[in-house]
Amino acid sequence: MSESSPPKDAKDFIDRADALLQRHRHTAPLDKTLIKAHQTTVADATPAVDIPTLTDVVVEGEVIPRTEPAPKPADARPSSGGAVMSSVQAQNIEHEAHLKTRRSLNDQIAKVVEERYLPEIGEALEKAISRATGEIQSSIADLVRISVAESLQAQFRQLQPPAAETPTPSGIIRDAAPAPHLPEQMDLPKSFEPAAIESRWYPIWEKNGYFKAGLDIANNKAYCIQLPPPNVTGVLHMGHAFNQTIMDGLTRYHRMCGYNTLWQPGTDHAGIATEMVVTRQLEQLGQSRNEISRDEFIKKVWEWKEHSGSTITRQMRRLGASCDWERERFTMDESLAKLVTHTFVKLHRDGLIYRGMRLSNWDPVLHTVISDLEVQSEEEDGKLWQIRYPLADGSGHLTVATTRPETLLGDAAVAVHPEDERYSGLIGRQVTLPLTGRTIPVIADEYVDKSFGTGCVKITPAHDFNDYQVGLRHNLPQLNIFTLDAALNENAPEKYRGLDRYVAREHIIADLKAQGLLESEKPHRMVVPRGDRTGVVIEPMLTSQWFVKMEPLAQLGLKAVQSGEVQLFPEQWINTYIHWLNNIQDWCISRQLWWGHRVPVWYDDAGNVYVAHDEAEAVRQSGGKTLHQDPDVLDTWFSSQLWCFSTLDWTPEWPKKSNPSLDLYLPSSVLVTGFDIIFFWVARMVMITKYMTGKVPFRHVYVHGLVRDAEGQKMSKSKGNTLDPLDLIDGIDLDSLVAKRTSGLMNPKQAEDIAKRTRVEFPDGIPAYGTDALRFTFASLASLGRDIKFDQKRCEGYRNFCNKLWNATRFVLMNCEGKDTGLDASAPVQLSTADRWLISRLQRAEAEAHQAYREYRFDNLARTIYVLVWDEYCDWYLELAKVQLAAGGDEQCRGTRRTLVRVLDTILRLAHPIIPF
RNA sequence: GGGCGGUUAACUCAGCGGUAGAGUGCCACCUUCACACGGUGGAAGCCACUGGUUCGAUCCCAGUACCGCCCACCA
Repeated sequence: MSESSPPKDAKDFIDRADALLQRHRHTAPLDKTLIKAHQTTVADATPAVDIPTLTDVVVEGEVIPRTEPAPKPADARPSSGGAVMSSVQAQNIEHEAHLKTRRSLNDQIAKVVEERYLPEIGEALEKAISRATGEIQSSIADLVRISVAESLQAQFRQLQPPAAETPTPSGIIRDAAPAPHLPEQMDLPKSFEPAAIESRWYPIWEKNGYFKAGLDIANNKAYCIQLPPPNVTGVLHMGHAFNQTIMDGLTRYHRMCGYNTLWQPGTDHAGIATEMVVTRQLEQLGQSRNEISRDEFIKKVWEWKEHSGSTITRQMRRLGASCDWERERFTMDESLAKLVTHTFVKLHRDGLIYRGMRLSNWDPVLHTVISDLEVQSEEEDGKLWQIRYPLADGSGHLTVATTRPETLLGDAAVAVHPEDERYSGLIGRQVTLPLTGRTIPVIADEYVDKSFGTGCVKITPAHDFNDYQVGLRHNLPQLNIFTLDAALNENAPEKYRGLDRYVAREHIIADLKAQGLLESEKPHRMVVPRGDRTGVVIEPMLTSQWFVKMEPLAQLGLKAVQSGEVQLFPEQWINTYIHWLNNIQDWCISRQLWWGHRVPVWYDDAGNVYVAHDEAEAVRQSGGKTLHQDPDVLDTWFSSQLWCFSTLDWTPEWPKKSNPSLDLYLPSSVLVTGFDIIFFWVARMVMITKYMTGKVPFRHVYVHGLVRDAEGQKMSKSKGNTLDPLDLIDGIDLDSLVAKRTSGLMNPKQAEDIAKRTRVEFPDGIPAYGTDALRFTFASLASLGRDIKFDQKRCEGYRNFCNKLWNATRFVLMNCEGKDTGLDASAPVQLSTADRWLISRLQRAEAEAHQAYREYRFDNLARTIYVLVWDEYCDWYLELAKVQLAAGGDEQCRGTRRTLVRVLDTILRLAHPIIPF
């Protein structure tokens, strides 16, 4: 028993536990992640031939309690038509069939159990079987715990021919009392202490290259996940932690199953966000961005990137993310940038990129246009003003309604509905535009709603998207009245020039009132467009921008999904996706920023345009003229849409020139992402990857929900309800948490409120739950198609679970370390019914686990593991094992120990993808 | 205005055409025996509402209500 001396510390404990487990592994070396053998956990854990199991004797299929949901053939989609049965009917039939099968299998099991084992074992263990079949929940555990001596003794006496592994009554009494196999005392930590373990393992994993991409071409099983690249200067938030738990689970699972596996990490340069951060930094240093040159600014950004760029990847390591860090990419890497240029040039040559003067969403703070997707429309309280426009001939007036009176300075017409009798006589006449003295026509257009307001609409083609369309139809002038700061420009009457749009509004209303032209002012609910980064009200402005013509690309995107080449989980997202693509607008890709990929376009002095891969090429095209490059950069998403192949070193020469990672990992297996970027990123990746490479970027898209706080609120800094995943792992005291939440707020007034609420919600701060507990929590909450309300209590429950598992391991270690665990083939081994029962449960759990991975049901996976470990292994089997070890003969003890160790080993492997440490 | 999702125990959520489940919380008891981050036992639900299909509906269908999200040009 010398080896059973108390471990000195956690490390010692782990070492010894691993050593024990290792002896039971045929192929795999010590470390849990290095399981490249083709045997999956199933193969490995399935007891070798000499251990029959309950399930073996029934039917092989039993281990899968629910038949597989019949992989849907691609052509079984709604579009195929002509199906004899609806899928619902089919499912019903299938389901009924499987209930029947299941019932009959259960019956069979019960029968076999009864016939084969019951008579041999006796009443004491009969109860175990009863429990196994779910009939009796409680009594046996009592028996084991309370009446080890007397009750069992009495029952065993009734045994007719004691089964071989059944101890003699005397044995039980003699041995049970002193519990001889248990060391008197163990000093090792009684509770699970995650920090030490985590800090020990991760560096070892990484150093030993366990996360490296598998590039074994001979192995045709390949599994690849592309990490949605986080903002390079970002910090890890709960959404990342959740998202990455899923991806890491999938990656580790497939790695263990013997796949060539790659989890491709990287970061995104995040044009607008990063530029804002650096600009703010400069301001704090008292510098204005305008004071330094573009080159200097970009240098600053790179410095900032070097400085803080690895924060998020460091944090990811704390989560246990098993990415191939050697392959880390950045969207501004040279090779990726080259591909961006190439893509632009190709799109341009194919006529899919054009430059156009259009009304675009202008952010007056950032001084750039943004795409439709970056505009958030919020309903807000505004006002509706009714303003009189006098007829030019003085014969009366028209009254128009508007929410933006300042734009009247840019009006080009007043529109009425063509069939509106009230105004039919006025169409074609002129009105005087107040405050300007200009006269504008009254026009008729279907766009006008007769029943809204007065039925008359002022038309401002240069500052309203609808009016812009009306203006085009009626060939109206487009008068831009704003500067890039959204102040009035020289097209406005002199007294308003230079005023901010809202200041101007006040003046204009006052002036109208003074002239008796303001008829009314009413409160009005209206939709206001705001930039999602700055929150500032977007001004539609006429600017010259680069656009991607989306319609042909959308067809590619539609086809990829409708054909089933790309599948969405859950499927409901297909509709959203299709609807969006069917109504897609051209994509404005140029941005008036400094940080990003420069538009690969050059101009000569005559304004001729040269689109080329580099300046030299452009100069050649121009015949040697002096050129200057377009100052704009490309939308960040233009480069990230290439992610699935740009990270694999794709080149335009492909497929002639290729490499193993491209061959294996394009398309990748699954994209794991929140629904919020389906349009920004997912759809665009499908389109562009198909366009550029002919392949889809990924086969599956697992769409998960957002992580919300305990009240279901979106987590945001300004609400002060954010949680840092690392604080859940390491714990944090209340004061630090409050400080963290209240620092750097946009609006310092909120600080007090946030502090107060934080103190109520976390009176004792946050305890250290550990990575495993956090990950297990995420997994258990990951049901499809729902947002997640993060509940700390739940995390606590899973921390307890980790503790339970830890202690079960202690128990096994205490009882098996240094003992004969049945490895020696020459020594006889006896397995009791309890052993066999446990093994059957284990196999069932394995099957359920595989099923869960196939369906992306991490919640089910977590539950399966939880039940197996806590209810079955700990509550039940360990209690029984105590009896068996105490009372059994050598052979039985060997069998028990072997089962203990083997099952523990498999449990750890099963659980490893979600709780890796 | 269109579309989608949700409504199950006090809370957070699974589930399923046939006895309603888990975690947390709550109540009682239990410190020798891996684990008090534990054990045993217990209370707790008109499965939102109304109809329909069915032998049977929490589940399928239709509608209603409330909540949430996405899309959309009503000035």
